[in-house]
Amino acid sequence: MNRRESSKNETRRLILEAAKALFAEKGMEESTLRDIAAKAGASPASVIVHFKNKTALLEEALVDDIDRSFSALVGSMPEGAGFLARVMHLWTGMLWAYDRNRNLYRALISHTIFQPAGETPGMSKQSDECIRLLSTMIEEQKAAGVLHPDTDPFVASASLFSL
Amino acid sequence: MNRRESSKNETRRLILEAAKALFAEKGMEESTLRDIAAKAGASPASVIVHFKNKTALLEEALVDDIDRSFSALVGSMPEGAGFLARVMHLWTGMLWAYDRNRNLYRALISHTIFQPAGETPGMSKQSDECIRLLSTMIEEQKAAGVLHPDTDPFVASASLFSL
DNA sequence: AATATATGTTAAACATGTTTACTTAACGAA
DNA sequence: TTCGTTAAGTAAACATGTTTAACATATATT
Repeated sequence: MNRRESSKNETRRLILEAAKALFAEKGMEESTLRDIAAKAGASPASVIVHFKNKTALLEEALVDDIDRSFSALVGSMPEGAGFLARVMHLWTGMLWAYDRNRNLYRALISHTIFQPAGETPGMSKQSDECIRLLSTMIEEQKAAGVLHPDTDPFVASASLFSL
Repeated sequence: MNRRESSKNETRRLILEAAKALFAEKGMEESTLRDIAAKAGASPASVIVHFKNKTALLEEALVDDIDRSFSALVGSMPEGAGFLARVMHLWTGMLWAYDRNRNLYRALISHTIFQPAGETPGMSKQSDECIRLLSTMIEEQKAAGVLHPDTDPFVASASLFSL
């Protein structure tokens, strides 16, 4: 990696870190790009260069949060339990994660609702990954004979996810 | 009515009219408060004085739209038809109204979602009125013996409305 | 009528997300 | 090494919603 590129990544990291801290502390609307930039030791313009706009910055921060929560949930999945219990494990866990930063998630929703999925690539990727996991869980259930073999795993997991 | 008060009402009317025209023509984000004020022959500050903020101005404009649509639907209610047909008459009619200004309604939703109902008094009043109408329709059905007498009209109409 | 008060209105200022034009320094080629 | 190119970074400008302080005049009071 270049000296240029690594320094770029470092500033990006600093900005994202500062944004997470300020967002968590004061919420989205009260956290100014100028505040975030100052805390990261960068300029407001740099924030936009790295993240396109404030909403995208928030998205990135929350995607990280989801990432951590989801990994932890997958790691703590009750192995012996049944299908329903495992789905509920994921479901309630993600609800808790949402609840922990409810205001930030709400801010993201109100800024991205009605927008095409391409505007929130991080979130789209996350939901795809979640649907993929549910898909494989459903396939396992089909193999075990619990679910009907005709069940379309993608449709079924998407339905579960959209709960 | 005072000379002052009537002039105040007139500027308010002019602003609302200008806002409706510009919102319909260019959408919410592209319509500047400065544009609206100029078209109304007033100052940007005056817009805020009369409507508190841009979102409230949009709400007012859309409430007027809903008002007109709803009255027209009530006026064209199929008298001879059954309960279901009449509910569907209202329901599809309001959907058409929504569809006619979908982008404006979406803008209002994204700006007011997660906010307490008190922040959108016009819309709250409208939905109350709609629920009240449905309520009386349900009472009529109960009197005619079509619905079970124990049906709570408020709960039932709120359920219908929230569809 | 003269004066004081209340109120509708606004110009100017402000806050903040975003854009633009420029600077600086790292990188690659000679 | 030297020099032109490229890309990271930013200061300053801009756009726009909102606030503030001041103004002007209709209304109330004497």
